[in-house]
Amino acid sequence: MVPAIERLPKRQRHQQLSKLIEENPFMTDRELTRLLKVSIQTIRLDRLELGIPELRERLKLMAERSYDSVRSLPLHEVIGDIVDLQLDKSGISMFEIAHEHVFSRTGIARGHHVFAQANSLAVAVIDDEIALTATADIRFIRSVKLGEKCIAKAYVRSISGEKSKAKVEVFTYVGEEMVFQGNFVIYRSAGDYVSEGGIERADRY
Amino acid sequence: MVPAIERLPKRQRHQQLSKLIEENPFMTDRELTRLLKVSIQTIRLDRLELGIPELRERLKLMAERSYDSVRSLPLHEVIGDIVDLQLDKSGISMFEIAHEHVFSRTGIARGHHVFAQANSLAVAVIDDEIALTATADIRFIRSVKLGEKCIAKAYVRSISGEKSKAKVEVFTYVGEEMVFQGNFVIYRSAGDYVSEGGIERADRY
DNA sequence: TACTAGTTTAGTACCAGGTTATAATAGCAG
DNA sequence: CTGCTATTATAACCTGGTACTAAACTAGTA
Repeated sequence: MVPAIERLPKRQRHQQLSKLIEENPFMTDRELTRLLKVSIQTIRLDRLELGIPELRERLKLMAERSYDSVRSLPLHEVIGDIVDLQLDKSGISMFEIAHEHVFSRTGIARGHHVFAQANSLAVAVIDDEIALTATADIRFIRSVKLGEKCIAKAYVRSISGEKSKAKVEVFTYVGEEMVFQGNFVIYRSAGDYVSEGGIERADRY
Repeated sequence: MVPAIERLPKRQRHQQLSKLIEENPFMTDRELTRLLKVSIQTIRLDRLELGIPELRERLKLMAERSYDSVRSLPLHEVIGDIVDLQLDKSGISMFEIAHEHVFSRTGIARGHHVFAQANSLAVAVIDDEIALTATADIRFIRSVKLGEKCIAKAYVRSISGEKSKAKVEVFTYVGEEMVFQGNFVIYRSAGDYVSEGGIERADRY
C-alpha cells in the first residue's frame, strides 16, 4: 500500500513549497518550478493538495486583509483596550506589548507606547466633548518588555468645574509591579454640563 | 477648441470613476460599466487617462503595501523623520500630522503622537547602546492640527557620565510657534551590551 | 514476468480580466 | 463638407491560472 521508502521527496517538496510561498506569496507557479525543479503540473497538484490558492487569490486575500484593517483602524483612537470606564471617576485599560512596540535590539518597549496607553486612558476617562492633554508629569519606573501586559488604571483626582481642567493620575502595572506613573492635566471643553452622571451623549458612537 | 458644453459628462464620469474605485478597489471594469452606464471600452480609456491600473495591479499594490509594512516595521523605531542629528548634542526631526493621528471629530492631534515624536528624538540623540526614557515633564502648549508639520528640536543639557543619565530638552514647533515642550531624563546603558542569548539561526532563507 | 498503484509530466480546452491596436459611428463646430 | 472629440465595437493577444485526459516513469508485489 504505502510504498514508504521513496515517499519522502514529495513531503519534503510540499514543505519547501509551503515555506517558499509563505516567505514570498508573490511567486507564480512558473517561478516555483525553477526553484523546485519539477514540472508546473506538479506544482499545481501540490498546491491543490496543500490547499494553497493561486497567486491572484493570495494577493486578493492580502489586499482584503489590509483593506479591512485600514477601514477598521480607529485603533489609533485609543491605545489599549478599555476594560472598565467610569466617566469622570476612573478607568482601566489593557495593552499588550508586541514586536512593533519594542526596541528590536533589547525587546524593551519604547516609552511613548506606554505613555500612549496612559494618555489615551486619561483622555478617555474625562467625560467631555473635547479633552486634550495639557501637561503631564511622568515616570517610567521600570522598563516593560515584549509580551508583557500593561494594565493602566486612571483616577480622576479633581475637576475644576469652572476652570475646565481635570487632573488625572495614571498607574500602569505589569502584574503586581508598577511600571509607570503619570500625572496628567487634561483640558476639557469649557462651558457645558459638568456631569454628575445624568448626561446622555448621543454623538458618541 | 474646447467645446465646453457637452464636455462635462466626461469629467464628471472621471470623477465618479475615481471615487468608485477609491471606495472599492475590488471592482472589475465590467462592474463599473453597470454603474456608469457606458461601454467597457470607455471605462478602460478612462482608467488609461486617469492612470488607474487594472484590478489585478491594484490588488497587487495593496498586497505589497501591507506586506512591506509587516516586514519592515521599524517604522515604529522612530516617530518622525530625523533631519539632523549631532549625537550627545542636538537633533531635529519632522513629523507631519496625518488622519490617523488626530481625533476624528476635531482634527486635533492626540497628545501621545506629539509626545512620541519628542520622545523618539530624545532617545535617538543619546549616543548609546541602550537609551530609555526615565521621566518626562511635558507641556502641550497649543493643540496641533491635521496636516501641520511638527519640527522637534532636542538639546542634550547634561550628561552625568557616571550616573548613566542624560537630560534632554525638546521643543516642538509648527512654523514659528512652539506647540510642545518637554524635559526628558534618559537612562543610558553604563557601557554594557545586552546579550540576546547568542542564538545563531542557520535556517534562514 | 506481468499487474497494480502512486507520482510525475504533458497537452488541450477554457476562463477572467485585462492590454493593444484598429476601425466604425455619433455629434457638433468651424 | 471637413475636422475633431468621444464613444463603441471588434479582434488578437497576454498572464496565470483551473479542469480534465492521457501518457510515462517509478516501484513493490503476486
